[in-house]
Amino acid sequence: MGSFLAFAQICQKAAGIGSSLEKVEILAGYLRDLQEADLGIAATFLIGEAIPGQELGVGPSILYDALARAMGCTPGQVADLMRSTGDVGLVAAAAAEKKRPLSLAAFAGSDGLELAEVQGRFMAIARASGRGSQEARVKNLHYLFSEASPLEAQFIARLAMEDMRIGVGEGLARDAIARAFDLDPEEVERGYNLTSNLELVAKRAREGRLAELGVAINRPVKMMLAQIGENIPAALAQGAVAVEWKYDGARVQIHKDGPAIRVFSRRLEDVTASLPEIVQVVRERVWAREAILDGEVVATGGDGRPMPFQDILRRFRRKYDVDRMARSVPLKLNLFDILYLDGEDLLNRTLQERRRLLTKAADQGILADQVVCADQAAVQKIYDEALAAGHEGLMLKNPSSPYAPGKRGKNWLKIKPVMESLDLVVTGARWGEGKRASQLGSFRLGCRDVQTGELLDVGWVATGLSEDLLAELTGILRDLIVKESGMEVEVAPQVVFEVGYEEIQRSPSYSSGYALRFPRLIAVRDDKSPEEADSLERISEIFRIQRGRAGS
DNA sequence: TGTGGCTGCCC
DNA sequence: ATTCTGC
DNA sequence: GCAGAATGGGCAGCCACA
Repeated sequence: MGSFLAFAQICQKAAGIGSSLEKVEILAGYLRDLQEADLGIAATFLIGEAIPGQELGVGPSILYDALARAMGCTPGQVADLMRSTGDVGLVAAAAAEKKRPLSLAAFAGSDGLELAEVQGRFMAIARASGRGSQEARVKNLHYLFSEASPLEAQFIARLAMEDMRIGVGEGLARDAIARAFDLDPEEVERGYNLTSNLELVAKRAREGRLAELGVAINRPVKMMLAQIGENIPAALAQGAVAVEWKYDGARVQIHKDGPAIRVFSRRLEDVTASLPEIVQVVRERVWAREAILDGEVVATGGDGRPMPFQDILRRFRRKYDVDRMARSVPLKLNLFDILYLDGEDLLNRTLQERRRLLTKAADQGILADQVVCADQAAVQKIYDEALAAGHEGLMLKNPSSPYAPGKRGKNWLKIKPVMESLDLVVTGARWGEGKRASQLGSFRLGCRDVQTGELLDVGWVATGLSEDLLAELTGILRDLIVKESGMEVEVAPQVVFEVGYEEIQRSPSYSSGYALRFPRLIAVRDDKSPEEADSLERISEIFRIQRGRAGS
C-alpha cells in the first residue's frame, strides 16, 4: 500500500537536493516500487497535480480557513504565520503539531494516510459545488490535516495549492519515470506532451506501452512555444526564417473530426462553447475532413485594428451572453500550423511542409500570413507593418524544424519592441513567499498627479529583482513602513523605480486609471526623488500613441 | 437580489 | 506573461 | 540552455453574505 507519509518523505528529501540527477535518481527509486494505482497518484502529486485535469477550487483563502480550524485559531493568525514563514507547508505542519484530533481513530493513533485516501479527499473537494461547497472544501481539508503528521500536513497543504515547491516540475518527473522503468526520457516526454496526463504516462511507462500514446483527434497536444529573440539580424544568422506577425490574441488548438469541432486554449481547456464563430468559420473554411490546427484568435474592431487584449479575455471561458458578446467583440482566426491531417501525424514534418499542407487544408482567408525570407531589410519592413497594425511584433520560425509539443526552443523566436521605461514611486510592498519568505517580494507603484501632488496607483512590480537587490530593498523599505495590514505594508514615498513593461492598459482597479502589462524592474533610481517621477500625463500620452496608434 | 471576494486561466 | 538562479 | 520558482494585470463564473 502506498503510504502518504512515504511520499511526503520523498518530497522532503527531493526539496533538500540541489542536483537534478540525484533528485531524479531518488524519485525513480521511489516510483519504481509503487503498485500501479499508487504510481499514478504519486506521479501526479509530485508535480503538484492533486487530480489530473480537474480544478480543486481551493486557494489561499479556503486553505487558511481549514488550517485555522485545524489549529483552533483564527484565519488572521494563520495569515500572521504566513507572513513570518512565507510557506503554507510550514504553517500546515505547525497546525498538525497542535491539532485537536477530530476522530477516535486519530486519538488511537491511526494507521496513517494512504495516497489513495488523500486523492479521494481531493476528489471530494473538486466535486463540491453549489450552496455549501466552500464549507465542504474546508471540512475535507480539515479532516486531512487532522489525520496527518506534521510532515504529511506540509505536503497536503502544498498539494491543495497545487504548488509543491520541491524543485520538481514536469521535466524532472518525466525523467524520474523514465529512470524508474529504464526507458528513453524522450519517449516519456513524447507521451506526456501528447496526452498531458502524467498518471497515464507513468502507468504506460511501467507496462512498456508508451508507444500507444499517439496524436489523436480530441486529445489536445501540448502547444509549441516561442523564445524571446535578440533581434532580427541574430534570428537570421542561421539563414532564412518563416516570418509571421505576432498577434496580440489568444492561442487556440482546433480539432476537427468531420462536422465535429472543438477548440482548446493554451492550457488545453475546452473553450468551444465560448467561441461559436470560430467553430462556424472552421466548419465553412477548413476543407480537411480530420485535422488538428494551431493558431491565434484576435479581436478585431470596426477599423480593422486589434481590440485591446482585455476584450479577448471577455470572450474566453464565457458561458452566458455568448452570442451578444460575439457581436461586440468579434474574433478572427489566424491559423499558422497543422499537426494532424486525415489520419496522419505531421509533428515530424518540417514547418515548411506543414505550411504547404495547411494551405491545402484551409481557406487562405483564415491563415496567418507567412513569408520565408532571409533578407534583413525585408523582415524589418514586415516588423514595422505588424507594429503599425497594432500587433506585438514578429514570430521568426525555423522553416526546417518539426513541431515540438510543449517545447520552448529557438526554432520559434518572438521579436518585440522595447517600450520606453517609466520612473515610478514605491508607495508600498508585500511580504513574499517561498524563496522570498520574510522579505518584501513585490512593490506598489505610484505616478505623480501634477494637479493635486498626490501619488496615484499604477499597479505592482515583482520581477527583474536579483536576490541581492531584494534583500537590500527589504532593508531600506522596512525603515520606511508607515502602516501594515495583512501581507501588505505602506511606505513613505522615497524610493523611485525605473520600470519596464510591454504596454499600458486601462485599469478598472488602480486609481490612476492605468496599469502596466508585464511590469519589471529595470533599475532603482537612486538619483531621482519622488518629485521627479513620471506623471499621469506622461502615462496617458504613451497610452494614446502606443502600438502604432495616432501619429504614425 | 445585488455585490464583493475567491479561484483559475488568458496574456 | 517576465525574470532570475542553480545545474 | 533548461527547468523551476516567484511574481505581474484582468477577465468570467461561482459562492457567501448582507
